[in-house]
Amino acid sequence: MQRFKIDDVAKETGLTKRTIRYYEEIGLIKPPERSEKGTRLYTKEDVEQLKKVIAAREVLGFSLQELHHFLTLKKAIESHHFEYRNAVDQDEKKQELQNIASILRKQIDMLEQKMKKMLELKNELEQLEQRVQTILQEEERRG
Amino acid sequence: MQRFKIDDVAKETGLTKRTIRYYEEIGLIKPPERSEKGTRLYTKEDVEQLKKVIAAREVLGFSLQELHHFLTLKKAIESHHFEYRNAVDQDEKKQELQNIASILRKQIDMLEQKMKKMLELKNELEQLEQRVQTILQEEERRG
DNA sequence: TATAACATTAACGTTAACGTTAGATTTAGT
DNA sequence: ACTAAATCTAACGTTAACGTTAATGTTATA
Repeated sequence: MQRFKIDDVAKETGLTKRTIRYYEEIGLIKPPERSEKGTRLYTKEDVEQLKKVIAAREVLGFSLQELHHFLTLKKAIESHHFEYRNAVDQDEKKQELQNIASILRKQIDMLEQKMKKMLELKNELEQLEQRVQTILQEEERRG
Repeated sequence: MQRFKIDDVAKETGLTKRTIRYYEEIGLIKPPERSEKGTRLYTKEDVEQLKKVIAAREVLGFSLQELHHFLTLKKAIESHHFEYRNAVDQDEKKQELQNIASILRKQIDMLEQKMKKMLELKNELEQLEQRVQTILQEEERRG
């Protein structure tokens, strides 16, 4: 399979090489493969993962910590097999699952709040736009 | 009319006094009235303005610079009388208005992008929530 | 009227999220 | 095989958005 070096990834994603290494450093992306001599070699999936992170950061305005938190949560759900041997394990798992469920609900509610506020702002901007357009048209008529 | 001192405003908004002064310092909120001896005295409207800023910052994840940019834009539209004396003035005004219109459009498009991405993330979270709920229910049945 | 609980400015400290530079290897092109 | 270009780690620099502290003055209340 094809591997990309960090400069290619940088150009593809628009991030700097420093930023990519930094994201790896803080655990936001998984450390990629290395060549024998230590050069980072990224797969296509690595790049996709990185692009997701960028979208979440840029578009959603999440902090890197929030992103890390979310990614950890997702992995916890996806990787856990939820097997157990005895009653104690079962109880622990249940607690954990309910905890995760609670966090998820909060995040979803937060997103809904954000979207609501965003819609309000959008409406406000559109009203402003309308006003500007009206003024321009009036000038056109008079001009 | 009633005036509030900075500590009241801090308690009302949840910001620290330092933050409120800082927002004034960088021009994000207008400097409030002062008592003869220099104590800041805020009106109800000042507090409302501040709350709007908080919402935009917290909920929309805008940087203070972006907020400043937006507020400046809004003021430019609202305060401008769009009067002119001669053809040169008229041309300048028109340029300015078209510039503002262009910026507004970009911001609106950006908001739409953000909302779209946000919806995708919300769906993703809801799927995860569903999975967790399913697992919990299966345990309930077995348990 | 004293004193505790506020207010002010000024300045230095802190954390996140990188940028920049340095010095040493590695890889790629001729 | 040599040189230019790219990679690595390590470490210090920078900016935004405040926190903290200090030194000083003001307001409220017992």
